[in-house]
Amino acid sequence: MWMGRETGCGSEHLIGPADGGRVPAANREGQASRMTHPEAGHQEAPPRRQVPARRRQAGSAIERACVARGLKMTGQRRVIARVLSEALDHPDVEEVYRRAARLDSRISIATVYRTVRLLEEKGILERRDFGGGRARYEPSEHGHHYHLIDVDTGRVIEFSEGGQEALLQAIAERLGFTIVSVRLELFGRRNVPERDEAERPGGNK
Amino acid sequence: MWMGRETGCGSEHLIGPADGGRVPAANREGQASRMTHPEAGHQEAPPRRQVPARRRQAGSAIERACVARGLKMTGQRRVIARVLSEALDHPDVEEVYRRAARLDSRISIATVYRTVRLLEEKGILERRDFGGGRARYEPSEHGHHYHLIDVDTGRVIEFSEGGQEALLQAIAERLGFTIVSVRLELFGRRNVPERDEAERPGGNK
DNA sequence: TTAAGTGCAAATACTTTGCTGAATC
DNA sequence: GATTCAGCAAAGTATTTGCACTTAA
Repeated sequence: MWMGRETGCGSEHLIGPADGGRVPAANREGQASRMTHPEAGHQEAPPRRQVPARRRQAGSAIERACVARGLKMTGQRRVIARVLSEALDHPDVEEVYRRAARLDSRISIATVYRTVRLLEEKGILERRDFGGGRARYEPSEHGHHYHLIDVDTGRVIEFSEGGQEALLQAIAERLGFTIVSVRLELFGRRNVPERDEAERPGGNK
Repeated sequence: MWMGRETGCGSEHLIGPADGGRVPAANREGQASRMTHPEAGHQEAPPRRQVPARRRQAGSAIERACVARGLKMTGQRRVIARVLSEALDHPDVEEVYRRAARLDSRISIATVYRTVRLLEEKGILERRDFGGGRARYEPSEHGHHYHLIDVDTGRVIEFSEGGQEALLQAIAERLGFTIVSVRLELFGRRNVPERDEAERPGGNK
């Protein structure tokens, strides 16, 4: 009982920075194997399956969530909300800023940081850390799921696993805790069934 | 099939910074619920159950691992290795530095950063991120295990779950990947069976 | 109108690095 | 004795914040 949803670029050529991304110093993540491309290949607005025009008038899903929580909706927030609602990947702040600025240049990075933080506090967004030193965000409403990160390309694949929930809850229970949230990330390497290995993208040195 | 090993302070009073810790700005972590105390309460050398004197002469476990890998052993590295070998918690760089400096004041924070990074690359240490913006380290040889973080106190409890491994491997397999490493962290709240709740340490606002 | 949001730039916090002197193998 | 390492301070990168101005409700 599982279901995978790919969130990086649809294809395999996700190596490049895809934009003037920073990489120098803070090029570390959280696992033993260094991940060279923290979710390279961005994917913003749905390729062609945009939200029906009618629903657009009511704003993005996240915008509605903001309104529901009584947040003041400024133009900037509306744009940021839309960018995040339409994102199929897990953009970092810099990327959210880039996409938002494309829609409305009156937005500053500081506002993106502030907004994203506010939305996280309100439970509308969830912060993720797939290494690379930058925080990434995704709408909470995406439902519970976990991530599989391709250590060679940085691509992130989401998956959910029904049985897991209960098991984890049981473990926490035994330790005397109630789970507030779960972070399950698999860092893996793509299997190469056809040709034999030894020719991997990021090759382990 | 599970086994829990508590790694934070043994007791419950782990609120204080335990030392001149920084807290201001970078006070964010990775989950919806804000964790106010990123593993507060440090625990360095084993309270009283120190490594037998004989084994000490051969250096700490980590030192031996370094030698085995042909690393040049300087006094600083030896001290840092010892601090990490004897740590029962997951100290961040600043904390490793503090403990190391206590044993040998000729150590600079830059060296700690360099050493810790080197050891991670060599597979001797593993970097962890429990939120709070600082990387934490623990010896790889501690074996595979996961973490349960108390969102109220920041205490970290390690646990392992045999069945898990196979299941995760199966999931990765279905997605066409081979697992390189796993990150499973449960963020939870301690159950209060006796008195009713509403009076929690960090209280949610 | 008024509290809340925004831009900008400066400030923080964590981490890396260039360079020179020092220590290891 | 050559190569690698350490210290120091400066540079980077990610994120937050003070302040004056703007805007939503």
